[in-house]
Amino acid sequence: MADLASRISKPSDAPVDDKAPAAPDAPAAAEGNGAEGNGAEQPVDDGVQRGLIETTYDVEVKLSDLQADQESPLYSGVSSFEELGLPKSINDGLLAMNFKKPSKIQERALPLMISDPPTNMIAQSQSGTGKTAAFVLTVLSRVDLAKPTQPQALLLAPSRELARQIQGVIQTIGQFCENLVVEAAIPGSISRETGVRASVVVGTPGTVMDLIRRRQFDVSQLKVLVIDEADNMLDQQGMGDQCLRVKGMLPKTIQILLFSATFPDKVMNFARKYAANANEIKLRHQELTVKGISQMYMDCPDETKKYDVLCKLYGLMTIGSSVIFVKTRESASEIQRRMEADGHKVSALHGAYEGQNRDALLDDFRSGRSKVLITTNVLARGIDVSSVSMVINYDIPMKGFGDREPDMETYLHRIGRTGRFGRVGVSISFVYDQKSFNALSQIANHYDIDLVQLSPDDWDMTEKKVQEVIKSSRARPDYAPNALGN
DNA sequence: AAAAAAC
Repeated sequence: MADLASRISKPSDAPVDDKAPAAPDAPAAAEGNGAEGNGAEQPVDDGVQRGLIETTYDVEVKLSDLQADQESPLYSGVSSFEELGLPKSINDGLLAMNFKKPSKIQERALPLMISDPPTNMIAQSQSGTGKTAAFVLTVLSRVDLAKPTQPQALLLAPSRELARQIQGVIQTIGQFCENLVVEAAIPGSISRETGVRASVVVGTPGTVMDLIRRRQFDVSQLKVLVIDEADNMLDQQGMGDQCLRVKGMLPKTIQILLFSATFPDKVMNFARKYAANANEIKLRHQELTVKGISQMYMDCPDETKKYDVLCKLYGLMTIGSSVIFVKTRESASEIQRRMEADGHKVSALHGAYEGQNRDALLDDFRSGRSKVLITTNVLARGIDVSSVSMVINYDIPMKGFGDREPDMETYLHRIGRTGRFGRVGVSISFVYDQKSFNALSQIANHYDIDLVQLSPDDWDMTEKKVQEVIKSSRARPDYAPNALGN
């Protein structure tokens, strides 16, 4: 088979703003809780494009007409949490978690989000760069703790697991906020007798809709709506409808915050209608890949060999923790069964399992009791487990309708389960035929990635290449905590 | 032809 690496490494045809100064090639140091970017943001005197207040090498900030005051300190961002003037209880929470300095997305987005009048936000930032803490701080700043059981903030996520994780982050950062009550609106979590009795509600769309319809969720006092993984939530048939319907039932003046690492143009148009007059923070798509993730691919001779290769990789997968992504629930369970029969300890998580079972499986993975997790796209987005040092795309992610098109966004979200907050990690994508090969080539071209080739016949080289990365990760004690404090 | 998300 031809060499994918040479096929995909093409000169960049990216129209980079040539007025922008080149980014200093600083190493991605973990600093505070924000290792995002490389400190390369340098303002450019543009002013030509309407509404484009600032262009930098890798990020565009576009202010809403509602806050389009260039003199405003909102526009340039803050360099410390103190400047935000948040209540002491919230600052104490940040302190306890060892969050010293805001990450790039937090610096820029927070002042815009917490100021009055409340203004909508569409924010894009790479995976593992502090988006969750950014919207959680906004939510906490808006909640009146004197009304602990009156719902005031609603957060929506595309999976049960992500909703629970966000709930955990809110409770961690808000640990010193007296009377803060946070509930998860996911199947099986809200009492049928009492309904929602919390100031902050984080849930999945179906359950939230259901609760509102049953009048078990009083939305009349909601001040802020956050949609995480917003491109996915708004794009999908089903969830997009539900998000629209939910919005229709909320107070018209509610502040809407949309967050994701990816915002394809097609969805961006819809997002701008959903969150009207929003401030926008957007990255160029070439800037979306995280520098700390070494992206590799394994050139397998055929489909059945993929399993053998996976088993051979087991030793490398358990140096840290690993996530293996497959296409279907069935193959996730099937590969788990075979690997266990072959003497490997692995677990599998997907949507066919009961909610409580899913909770326990992810808790085990977070705590390190299980180190290798086989899963579907249910965990492709948002899940933050800092020990994950390897992600395997056993199946290359494809868009629906006949697998004709690679799923660029899902690829980026999947590999983003490692390399969090400036840590390093490895991703290995399996290709085995012309179709998977072409799909990965297209992904690599789209993001201008140089993929490192691994051969199933040269294990010494594979081990060397993978360990090189993972060992450098272990040699760095300066890692920032993630938003869950680990 | 998949996954996810409601009862």
